[in-house]
Amino acid sequence: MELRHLRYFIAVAEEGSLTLAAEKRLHTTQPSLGRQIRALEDEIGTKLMTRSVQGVELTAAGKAFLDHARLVVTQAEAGKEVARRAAQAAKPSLAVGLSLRVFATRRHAHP
Amino acid sequence: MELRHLRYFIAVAEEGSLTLAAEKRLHTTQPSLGRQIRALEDEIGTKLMTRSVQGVELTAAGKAFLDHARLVVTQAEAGKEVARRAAQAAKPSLAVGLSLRVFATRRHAHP
DNA sequence: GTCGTTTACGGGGATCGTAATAATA
DNA sequence: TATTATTACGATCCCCGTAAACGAC
Repeated sequence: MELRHLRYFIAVAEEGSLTLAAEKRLHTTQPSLGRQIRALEDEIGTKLMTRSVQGVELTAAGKAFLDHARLVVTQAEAGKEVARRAAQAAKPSLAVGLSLRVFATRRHAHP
Repeated sequence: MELRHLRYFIAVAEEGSLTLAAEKRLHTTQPSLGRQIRALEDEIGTKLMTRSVQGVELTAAGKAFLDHARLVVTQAEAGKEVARRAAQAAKPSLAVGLSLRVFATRRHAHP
């Protein structure tokens, strides 16, 4: 299981359709997305959604998993942001001074 | 960024060495692990650890990121477990009956 | 010279996209 | 018949493992 699987699953759950999620949200194709969802279900060991002509609908397991999936993806992004802030906090004065110099020169160099 | 990167990063942080983490924990090789860590650092945009002959040591950003990484991996596993339980809960009578039988017999079998 | 990380390179596996198939309303 | 998901099939891309190189003690 990778974060990609969770992102895909969230998109499908919110769109209610593999086709829509693939084309509108994920910029990929139905078969690819269907395979990823199937792989996720295989690893977990249970169906997360029921397929039909109208699209897909989450099972009880799928609904339970969706909450965790959202949390995981959100916290992964938060972790990146925290690391970036921590890195900036380590060298505060230099970074600020440099930014000011760059902005000042670009105004002249870009007519 | 994928869960694999986080699992690798956690292992390296806890072992304090790419070599040890690769061989003992992840059953892979140094170069592969080094590439993954580098890719993670590139995406975040900052160094997470300093390399030296003694091994590796986390930077401030790395320490901050480690907490989130552990949380993310843990909750991803928790999500799987929750989904499995939800799937079992959908067919309750059989599972409950089985659990009671098991507990009842263990009291006699374990003096 | 030894230990640990990085770079180079070739091979293998997983994923992707297109096209065809199945199923249902 | 129209819409949706699945299966089949090549091709491509990413990742891995081996081998060589670099750096620091």
